[in-house]
Amino acid sequence: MLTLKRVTLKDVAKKSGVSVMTVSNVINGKFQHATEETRKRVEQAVSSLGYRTNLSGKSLRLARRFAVGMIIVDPSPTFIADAYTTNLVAGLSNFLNLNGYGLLLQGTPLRELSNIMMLRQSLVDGLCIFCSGTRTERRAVYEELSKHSEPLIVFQDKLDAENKSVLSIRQDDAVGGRILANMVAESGARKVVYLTLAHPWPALEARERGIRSSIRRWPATSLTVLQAPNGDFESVQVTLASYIARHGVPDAVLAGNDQIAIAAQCWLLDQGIRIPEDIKVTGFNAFDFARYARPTLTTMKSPAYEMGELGGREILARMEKGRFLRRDIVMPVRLQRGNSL
Amino acid sequence: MLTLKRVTLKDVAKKSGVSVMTVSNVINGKFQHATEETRKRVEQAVSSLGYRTNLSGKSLRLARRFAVGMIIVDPSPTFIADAYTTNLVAGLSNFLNLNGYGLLLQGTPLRELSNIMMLRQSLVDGLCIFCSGTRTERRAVYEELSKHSEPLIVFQDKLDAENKSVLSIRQDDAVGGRILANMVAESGARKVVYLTLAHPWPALEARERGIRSSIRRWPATSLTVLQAPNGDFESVQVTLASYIARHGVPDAVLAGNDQIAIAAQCWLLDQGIRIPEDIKVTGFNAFDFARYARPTLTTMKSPAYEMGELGGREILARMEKGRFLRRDIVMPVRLQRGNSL
DNA sequence: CTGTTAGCGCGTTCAA
DNA sequence: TTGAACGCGCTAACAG
Repeated sequence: MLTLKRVTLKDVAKKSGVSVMTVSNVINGKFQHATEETRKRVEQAVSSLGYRTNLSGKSLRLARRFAVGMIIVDPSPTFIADAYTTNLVAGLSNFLNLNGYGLLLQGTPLRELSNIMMLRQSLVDGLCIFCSGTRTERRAVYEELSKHSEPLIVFQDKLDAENKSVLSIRQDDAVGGRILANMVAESGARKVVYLTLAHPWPALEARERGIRSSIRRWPATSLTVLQAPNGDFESVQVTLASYIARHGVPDAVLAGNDQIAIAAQCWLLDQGIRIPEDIKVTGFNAFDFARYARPTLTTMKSPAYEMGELGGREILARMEKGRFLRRDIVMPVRLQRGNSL
Repeated sequence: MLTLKRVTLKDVAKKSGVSVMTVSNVINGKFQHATEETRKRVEQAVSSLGYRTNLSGKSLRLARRFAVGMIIVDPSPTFIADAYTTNLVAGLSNFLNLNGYGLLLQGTPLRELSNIMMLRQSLVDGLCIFCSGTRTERRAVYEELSKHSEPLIVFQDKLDAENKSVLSIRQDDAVGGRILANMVAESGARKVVYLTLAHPWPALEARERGIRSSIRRWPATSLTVLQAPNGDFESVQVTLASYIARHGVPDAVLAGNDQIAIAAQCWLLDQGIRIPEDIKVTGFNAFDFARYARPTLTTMKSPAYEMGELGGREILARMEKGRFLRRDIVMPVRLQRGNSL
């Protein structure tokens, strides 16, 4: 096998007849007042030799990795398949890339978290995490990660006030849940179901808290929480079906997210149950595919992409300024009306 | 700002009273036959000091980056929002992570491609690309990337035979298209529409080729290709609606993927057009959310996650063995029957 | 089995 | 304005 030797600064220097440092300076745009002549020669040598800076050397010298890690703690191997995650990661990745940083992406089940490369080795300048699991589990995770030297951003979860080198960025899921529950209760619903997943996600829990706080104020209205064993289509449907078999059709199903809502709608319609006449349904997140539902879903618009971008901005600012300027950022959610309620 | 000095091998060596090399060897599991005694001491020092290996130093010394880059060429900022991409990336990421490599993820519009860090700097050991654009544009991209020293895997596109250091991994979209078109034609459809996106993706083109090759064999059946200006729900619906306004309801809509199919179905049902009685509809990919359609979609199951995993396996093998053992891997697709046909 | 030496590619420091 | 020396943290090669 023929491996071409990599082109280094030294090669460029030799070719252009200047010193290594001059090349480095030209490449990094320092010494603007360098001779136009030498600048040209260097640039020519760079492109004719196909020089690319070796980021290992640069990183070692500068003690910076020019990369941020995003960890998604999720038992599913298709950890990134969820629309929320997808938007969050896209926003984060784009912002970092536009600012000279790479995004290192890794999904992991909780029990493997401590063994992942990003944590065992020092290879990123900052860490972002989007974590599922029980509250206790999540707290332990944040605790562990905040012991590492990298600044940490936690998405979609609230932190205890302790740690100043951790920033949480989340959206107002509780308010969103409250708004939807209020609408449903106002419309006269008595029996209300919150249909969520057995595997705990902090956002789903926050939505539930919001819903509870609303329903509490409607004495004639009762709330039942149903947990689907996992997030796939059939699991959600079976969960709802078996509840209805035992307790009859409720007045409303508040779903933890749009996927759940659509699965519920499909099953209800298949049974000949009418939406919204016989039952109201709401979702959460309002990404494009919420429109795939019939009738169109009443749901909350989540700013996931913007939160990803913001995470990138904040973590780069943190590196520059040495500390987070804030500890907790909460983004608003917005009602998107459909015909399911 | 208080920055703790990073713990290095030297610190561990000092603390445990051995040489730096011994520490390195213990950490890397070399010299299994090292004195149990010293091994213990080193391990204790490592954990008490919280030592983590600095990957910059290691990378520089070994001339390996322990990272693979995945580039997605897509004009949309939410480049990763598509279910196909999502599954591909998840499979790739998981495989790499399990084998000691990181995945660096970046989406970019075509015109920015040449400027991205992954290409300007040397920072990954291998490159994967999932590229949209016209055939000519894509060829130019592969041409450019294959000039870099990193081994390259191209997903979902066929390459010209030239370059031995490039591997393409794709699925049999043409066969999938042909199977669906045959089923539709066999069921008696005369006017058939292929509903796809204006922005070119190689997989959508391959499906179209398969469909054409099928329809050609049915003299009584004609094919029209419709291109939605972009992939969102409404754009697809408007495209179909305006065709039907001019030409009436066709006998079948073959959609480029499931999202398109579902958008079409929603619109058709809203118009009171019955599926499959008045019109047949098919999709492509069959990820979980294909089930959100009513009636359930007849579609092809795509092995995107497995292709991602395979890509990881092949690129790591390439690094080890110095060359790809194959040049082109084609994975089968599988019919998934629903009630839309 | 363990220690010493050397150098990977880069940018800071200091000298010219 | 440019050049030479140095060392970031690590491991291969070799010496002991």
